[in-house]
Order: sequence, then C-alpha cells, then structure tokens
Amino acid sequence: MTGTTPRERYRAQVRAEIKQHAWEQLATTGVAALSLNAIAKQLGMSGPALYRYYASRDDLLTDLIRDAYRSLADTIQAAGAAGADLAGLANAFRDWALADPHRYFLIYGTPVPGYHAPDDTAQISREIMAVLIDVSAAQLTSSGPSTPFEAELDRHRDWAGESPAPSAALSRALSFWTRVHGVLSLELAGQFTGMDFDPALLFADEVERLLSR
Amino acid sequence: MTGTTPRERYRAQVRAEIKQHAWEQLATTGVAALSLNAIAKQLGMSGPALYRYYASRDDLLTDLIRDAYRSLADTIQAAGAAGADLAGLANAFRDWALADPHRYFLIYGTPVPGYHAPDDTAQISREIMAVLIDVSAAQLTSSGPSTPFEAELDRHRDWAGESPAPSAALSRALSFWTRVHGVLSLELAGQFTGMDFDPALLFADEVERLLSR
DNA sequence: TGTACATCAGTGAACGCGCGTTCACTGATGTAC
DNA sequence: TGTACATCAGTGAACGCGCGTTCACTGATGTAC
Repeated sequence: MTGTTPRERYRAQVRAEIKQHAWEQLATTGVAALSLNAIAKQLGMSGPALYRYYASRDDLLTDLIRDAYRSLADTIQAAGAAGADLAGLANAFRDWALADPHRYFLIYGTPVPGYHAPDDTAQISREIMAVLIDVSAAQLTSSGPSTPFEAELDRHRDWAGESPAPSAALSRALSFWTRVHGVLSLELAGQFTGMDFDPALLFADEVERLLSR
Repeated sequence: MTGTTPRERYRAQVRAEIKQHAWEQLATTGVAALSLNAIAKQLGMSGPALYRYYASRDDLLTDLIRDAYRSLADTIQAAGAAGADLAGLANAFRDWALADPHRYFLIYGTPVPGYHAPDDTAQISREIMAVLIDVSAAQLTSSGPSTPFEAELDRHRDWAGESPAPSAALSRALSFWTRVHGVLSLELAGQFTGMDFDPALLFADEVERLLSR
C-alpha cells in the first residue's frame, strides 16, 4: 500500500459500493439494463455524481468483468496450489459459478454485440488455462493413442505459451473446460428444470470420464 | 391450408418481414436492444403499425424463440429419421448453430432475468431430447458398469417420458447435450479466439469419446 | 355490375419514461506557508 | 495555530435520445345484397 490518504480511501470505498449495487442490479435485471442512474438512486446520490468514479457506463461494466475474471483465476490458482486434481479443480469451478451465476455468465455467457472485453482479461484467461494444463499433465498416466485433435494441437499450441506439457495434456485441459462449461452453463441457465436429477452427479460423471479414456 | 384469403396472406407476409428484420437486429445489436420502433423504421412503417401484427415487444420475442426451437427440433428430427448416429446428430447440431449463432444463443444463451419462455418450448425441448435418447439407445453396445449418475437417473427419469430406454441411454443423451453445448457455446462466443486450433476437431473429439467409455 | 357497409392496415400526435452525459455551480476537505 | 488557496465530491438543470404503448383518425380493401 502506497500511503493512502483519507480521500483515496473514501474514493475506493465509494467505488466498491457502486460495484456492489451494480452486481445486485445485474442479478435482478440483467447486464443490458445495468444503469448508472439507477445505481446512483440506490446509493442516494444524483446521477452525475457517479462520473467522479467511472468515466462511463462501459467503464463500470469493464471493471465488473475484470473483477469477475480475477476472482475466478484466484480461485482456480488457489485450488491448483493446494494440490487439487482435475476433479478438485472442477469442484472449485462449480462452487464459484454457483455462488454467483450472473458473474459466471458475465464471463462465459452470450457475448454482447459491440462490446469488447478489456485486453487484460485474455491474460487472466491464460492464467486459468495454465493451471488446467499443469494439473492435466500431472494427472496423465499413459500417453495412449494420439487423436486427430492432439495432432492438431501439436501444430497449434502457441496459446499454451511456453508450456512443456504434451499435447495430450492440452487436449485434456480443453476437454475439461468445455465439459465443465457445458454442464454448468446449462444448469445455471435452468435448462435442467423439470428433469429432477441432481446436476452435481452429471457434472461429476463428465469430469470423471476425462480420466478414463 | 384452410382457404387463405388475400388479406391473410398479406398479414403472414408482413409478419415474416417483421421477423426477418428482427433477426437482423438481434444479430447486430443483441436481444436486449430488440426494438419494435427500430424494426418499423427499417420496414418504412410507423411504429404503432406493428401493433397490428404483434401485441407487444415480448410477443415478438416469444415468436422468435418459438421459431428457433422449432427449427432446431426439425433439424434434429430429420437427422434422426435419416438414420444418423450420435456423430451425425452432433454435426447437424453444429451446422445449425453455426448457421446462425444468435438463434442458438436465443435458446441456450444467458437467461434474461424476468423473461419467461413460452410453455410450448418445453415440449419442443422434449422432442429434441427424445431423438437423442433414441439414437443413444440404438448405439449402445454393452450395458457396462452402471455409474452413480445412471443410478440417479433410474430414480429420476420422468423427464424422459414413457421411453423404455435404459438409464445408460438417458445418461449418454445428457452427456451428448452438455458436451455439444460446451464446445459449441464457447466456440460461438469466441472464447477460442487466439487459440488457432480447429474447433471442429475438438468438437468431434468430445463427441467420439461418448462412445468409447 | 353496382351500391352500402364493414373490416382492417397504417398514420401521426401524444404520454410518460429512463437513459447517458455535459455543464456551471456550491460547499466541504485537504494543503502550504 | 491561523489564514489563503487549491482540490475535489456532489448537486440540479438541461440536452437529446429512443423506447413501448394508446388513441382517434384516414383511406384502402373486401363483403353482402
């Protein structure tokens, strides 16, 4: 902490309050209806006052998205550092998503035409992927027969950075991501409503099959 | 066709034009910005004129959603009737989604708080699921060891209707759905941007592993 | 085939709303000497 | 410790916009005799 003045602390606190109300609004009315004026009203302030804290509506939205990414990356990295295997990572993922579905959809939901996510989220995305790859690599037992997709990954693996992981690990990390997202996003969207099985079991099933292949 | 009068034909045609422009607007500005006034302007009509064709904005949106569901169900049923196996169904799914990503997200995307899909879409959803279950059952070779999730499905299978399919088929149909959606939705949302592998191979890989388990 | 009437598509004005954002201003808080 | 000044949070008025929706009306199209 560089010497924080009272004013700086106050600013940070108000920004936090704005964000908190923004999340509530996101949950009740959706991302499209996120409104600076409405937040100001909830805070008991006039609309223009918020412009002391955010340059525009998009600026606030960007901050929310960045926070969501950062929070997810921290969660996954913590699980990885604690020695979690793929099943453990999956559970961390799921718990994080269930804790706040709107935050999950802010990252992985329907893209909003015209809105471009800030560049640094791509970096955070790679951080998450790096953990998935590491844990996948550690959990690989036999190399097994290489698939067409793994051959493809041998040719296109720049996105994995300098990772020395075999393409089987990259392939498994991608499968992990898509399977976790597949079950989670349908569950959070309520697509299983009316089928009263426990989504957690379907989720666990999908993750478990990542290994036995 | 019950005797269609010229007026009825005209009405149907204008409704179709409205929907067509609605889809274009959906693609360029997103579902939240779908606006009757804007569509009217594109059609060269005044705003209130559209109320001859749709009772409200939600009414139009509901019609779009219903059409999207119906189109997907028709596609899947046609593939099933043509004797497609799971890989064939998956390709039909993917082709349909790639043909119009916004239509896909209208069904499977981030739910809009406060908006409730029309009841008959649930029925169409079951039609789709019925095809997945049938094809899964036909393609089952050995019953194999029952999983915890299949045991769960033995207890909760009302959603599958009167289907005589074994729970292994239900389980496989659900895996099919979540895997297909997992890869497809991330691909369509542009989450693979920057990783230049071919998403089709990842997709095929995930579907293929449904069988070898 | 022609006339009288009913139906219905489309218009323009209007209402009330909330939005993002700008601007000139007030009043409180912090800083420098 | 006190005074002079700079900084900055917040206000209220205002602008322009587009939205969904209602309403009374015009004019064209179809129907019945």
